[in-house]
Amino acid sequence: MKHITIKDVAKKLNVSISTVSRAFNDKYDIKKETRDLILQTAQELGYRPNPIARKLIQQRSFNIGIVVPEFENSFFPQIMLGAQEVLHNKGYQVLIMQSNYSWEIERKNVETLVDNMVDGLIISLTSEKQNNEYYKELLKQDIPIVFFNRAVDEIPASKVLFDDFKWALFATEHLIMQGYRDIVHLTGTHNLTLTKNRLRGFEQAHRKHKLPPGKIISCGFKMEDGERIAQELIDRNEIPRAIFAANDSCAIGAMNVFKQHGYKIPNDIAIVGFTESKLAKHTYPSLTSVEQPTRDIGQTSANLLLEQIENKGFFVPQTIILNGRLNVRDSSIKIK
Amino acid sequence: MKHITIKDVAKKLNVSISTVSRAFNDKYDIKKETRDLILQTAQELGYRPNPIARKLIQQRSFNIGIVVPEFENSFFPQIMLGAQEVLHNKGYQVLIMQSNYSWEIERKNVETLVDNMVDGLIISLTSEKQNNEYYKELLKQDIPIVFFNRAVDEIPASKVLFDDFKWALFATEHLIMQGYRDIVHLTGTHNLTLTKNRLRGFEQAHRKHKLPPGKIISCGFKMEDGERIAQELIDRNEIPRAIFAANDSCAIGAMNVFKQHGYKIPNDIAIVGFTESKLAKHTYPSLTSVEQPTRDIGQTSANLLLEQIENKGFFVPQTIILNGRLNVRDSSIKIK
DNA sequence: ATTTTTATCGGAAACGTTTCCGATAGTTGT
DNA sequence: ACAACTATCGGAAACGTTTCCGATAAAAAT
Repeated sequence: MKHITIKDVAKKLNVSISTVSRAFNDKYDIKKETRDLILQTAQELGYRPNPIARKLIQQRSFNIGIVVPEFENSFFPQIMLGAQEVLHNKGYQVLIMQSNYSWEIERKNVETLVDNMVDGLIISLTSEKQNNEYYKELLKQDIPIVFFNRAVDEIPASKVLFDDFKWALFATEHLIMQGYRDIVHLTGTHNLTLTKNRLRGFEQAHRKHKLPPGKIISCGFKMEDGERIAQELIDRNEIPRAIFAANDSCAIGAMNVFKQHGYKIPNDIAIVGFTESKLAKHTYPSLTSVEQPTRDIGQTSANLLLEQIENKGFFVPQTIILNGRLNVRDSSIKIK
Repeated sequence: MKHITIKDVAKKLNVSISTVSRAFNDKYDIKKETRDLILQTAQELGYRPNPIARKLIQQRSFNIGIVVPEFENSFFPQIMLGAQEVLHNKGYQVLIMQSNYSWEIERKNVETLVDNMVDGLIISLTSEKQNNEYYKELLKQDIPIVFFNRAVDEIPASKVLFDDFKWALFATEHLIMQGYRDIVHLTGTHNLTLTKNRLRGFEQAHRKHKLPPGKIISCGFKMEDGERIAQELIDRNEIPRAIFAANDSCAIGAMNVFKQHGYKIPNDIAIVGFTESKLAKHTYPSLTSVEQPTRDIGQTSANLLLEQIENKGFFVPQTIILNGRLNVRDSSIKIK
């Protein structure tokens, strides 16, 4: 069973292919009756315009590409849901690829997406260096891109970000106001802007409350990282009174190890996480965490991208910073 | 800055476009030196063959489409990781779309993927009815598809499935052997084969151990479903001794409500879930659950699809059923 | 009644490739 | 030395559309 092409329906009705094409696209230049006739017989024959051919000549696809590092943690999935919502409404389809935290794969992802002539890209960077030149090149070629979550100043594109500094400050302040001192910060992956900002927030909170600087331990974003650090702290008998972790996975990893060793949360050690994960509500005790407006991030990114697509050429990059929320739970309740 | 096409590099070297094309594709019919020269100058010019045009004529894309209902629960993401692994190795790129549990969106997803000329599709059905005719049509057009997780007999395609019956039986048996009686089954979404199979397993376990049939409550797959049912049971004061839920979300929802009302897990109520979610390890108490071999499902699906692509035309659909594991945790430990 | 406009359509080029067919020149065999 | 082959390349059709340009006939204007 071969593909049914525009020629088949043209032949069937003894009209030219231009006319059939017009039936599908033009608003004028075609009689209403012939249009209806064509549309109807096309339907009967099961004809669908081949978008590959269409792309080739129109140079646009009504497809949007999204590239994220992973989607195991419901953070990115929720963002994608938000983006998909507004994109679908505008008639765009969403193609998703995951880079697996590898910048090489990310590069390949973006390349295939571009090769498939997506009209725009929404990207969360895996590396803050490796592909920068490539992205600059893409932007020069006038391909609309908006970055979210992770971005670099160096790349002149639209971004939607989270105020990591502010919310890290709030989170730390929360611990301080609950009466905790001797707070340790477990940082995220090294060299990431977002890591640095959370760290800055942590430090600022101490300064603001005239406390001596808190201890900083380089950790990482994975659960194993948190487990490892907790174990080290126990081994060295350097148990802090409270922990502010750069994300939830790391916080939960640490919490588990501490619990296994008989420490009570929060009575012995209070813990606050970051980037509300699905787990936070269900751990024991439940984990206090900063929640990012995931759906909003997705929607805002999508809207920014659409704007950019429509005003191609003379669009000035914007950076939008969104607000979050601190979900206070059992892991950091007040000291008695 | 315009796209650089094959013509540009042909002109630059005073060769024909056929020769350039051959440089990129043929193994013979071209002198080694010219090939190297062409490849090199192509590189310098920044030329990349336009896959859209290539698709148009070759009718293949080296892209594979995956359609899943969602990816918030790490079940599908892990499967996709597995699939991506083997597909990347074979030079395929993976395009992902989410149907959001809507068969209309699923339909649109598949259509755009097909329109984009993916070489094959990996799909987890959202509805067991609505799109059946459409899928049959696609198969008639010789488009390779493999279904996983959810599938229907009616569609003659390859499938990789889980033995829901067997593992529901094991899970129930586990509760029985731990000494629990008066076990209630919270079923999944109505009418799904997978729901029926888990139910059958639950019943079979009772028969096998010569117990009176267990109580069955129609529930659903979401956390709210579990919460609702638990609340109802409490209101009616019909507290069971143990629960086998059709999935983890539902199990956790119920567990939370019971806990809030002062019931102890497992001392008052034991609980077993299904389809190991990331949460299971971290709830309090940790949740016993049947783990599906997610990565394996992805890999197997991909391999099946590749086989099918290579033997297009004379390929007989296979159904592969994979094995799981029962992760015993605190929520179902032995009665004292 | 003749000219001008309008509505509707067909022809053909274009998008960027691949691939079949044939041309040319050099190489081998007899 | 002549036929037959081989290696290497160019020309052109094809993939399935869109779109520009022009053609035709009917409608409107003069």
